[in-house]
Amino acid sequence: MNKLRAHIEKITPLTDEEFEQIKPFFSLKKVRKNQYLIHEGDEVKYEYLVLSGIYKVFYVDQQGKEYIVQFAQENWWMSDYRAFFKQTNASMFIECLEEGEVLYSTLQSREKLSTDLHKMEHFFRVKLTNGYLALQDRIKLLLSSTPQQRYEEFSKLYPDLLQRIPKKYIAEFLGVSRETLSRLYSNSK
Amino acid sequence: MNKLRAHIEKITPLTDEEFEQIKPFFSLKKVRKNQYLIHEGDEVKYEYLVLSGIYKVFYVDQQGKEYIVQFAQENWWMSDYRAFFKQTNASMFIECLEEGEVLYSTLQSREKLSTDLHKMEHFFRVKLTNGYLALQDRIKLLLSSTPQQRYEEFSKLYPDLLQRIPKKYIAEFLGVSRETLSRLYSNSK
DNA sequence: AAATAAGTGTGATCCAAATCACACTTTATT
DNA sequence: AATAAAGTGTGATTTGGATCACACTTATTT
Repeated sequence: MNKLRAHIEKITPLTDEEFEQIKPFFSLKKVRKNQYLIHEGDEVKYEYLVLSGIYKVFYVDQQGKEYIVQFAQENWWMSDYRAFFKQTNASMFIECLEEGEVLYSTLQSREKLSTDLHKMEHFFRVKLTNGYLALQDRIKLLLSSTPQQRYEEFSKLYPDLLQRIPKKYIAEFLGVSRETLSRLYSNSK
Repeated sequence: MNKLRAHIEKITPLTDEEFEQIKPFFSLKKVRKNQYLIHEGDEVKYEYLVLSGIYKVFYVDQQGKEYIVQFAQENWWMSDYRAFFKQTNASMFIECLEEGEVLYSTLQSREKLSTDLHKMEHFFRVKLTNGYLALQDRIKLLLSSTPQQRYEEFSKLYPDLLQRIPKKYIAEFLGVSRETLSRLYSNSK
């Protein structure tokens, strides 16, 4: 739970009492490779804060093609957020790519923490602000960039992921075919 | 300012005293058609809450092509949010398509209101949550849908905009060429 | 260590949408 | 009301990237 405290305190300092109040709202879970945290169609009870490991948040279209909405690593939050916030069934999957640990928490917890502790409402607001900006940047990239530019941007943002996960997943994240992505780095250097 | 109060109270009720405290952080501005609220390169002092009119938030790539990040109508917030939050220069434009009025407010105001009034921090958190979900839906659409599906989705979400703004802007929002979009509705019905 | 599965590179082909071009229409401007 | 500007539909052409196909490589599994 020390990681949780450090994580929150990157945004707002906490007293010991405050942290004692926050702690019980989170539980720890070990996750093995290939394990699903969320499965399409299921109820989405939790959001997750990644302590370690790598995870992909993705969905599958009618033709069975996969699209990756988000990769998550240490200190990232993840869920099928539409389903989580709107309390509907999942339209996405979360699968573990490298085993690790996560903290999980319910929507009721998030709301209770936000109500009881102004600091936590602040924390979530700041997190959402940053999330919003990241998504907007991604939209701009999807609207106006070539596969080449998308790949370069990805390499800049997540140099470590480039090494650690299969390239085909990167293609699914960038909205480019596996083959096109492969030709990018074989041609260009 | 009544509109502001009603807008906030959709999310959290306010006492008269609270609203008196909030009011001074917002100013009114009338905006004429074709007027710019934000211009690329400029400092971004304000975010805007639309009271009336229609606005487009867009950017221009190296080749001079335009891409629309957001349309804004009554009760929508808009800014070049990366520049606004990170206090950097604008990489986008906001232009008025139909004249109207907006309220504007600074980053300092947003932060002060959030600090002083837990309710306002809550308000902004809820707004950001919804914004986040909307952007994520848009990413999914850009990743996996055909021009046809994008157009249908747009028609469902903004049936009124379809009538009121030039179709070429819709194309710029959907990430599809003007011509392709035009062929969609001339062929399909 | 052998067998199976998952991931990757690369050529050949195809196709949806971009681009180019231009006439027509609607909307601003003077 | 006349002129200019902006927006739109539609054909012809081009093209970037998807798809298909398959060999090779690297991981898992037993």
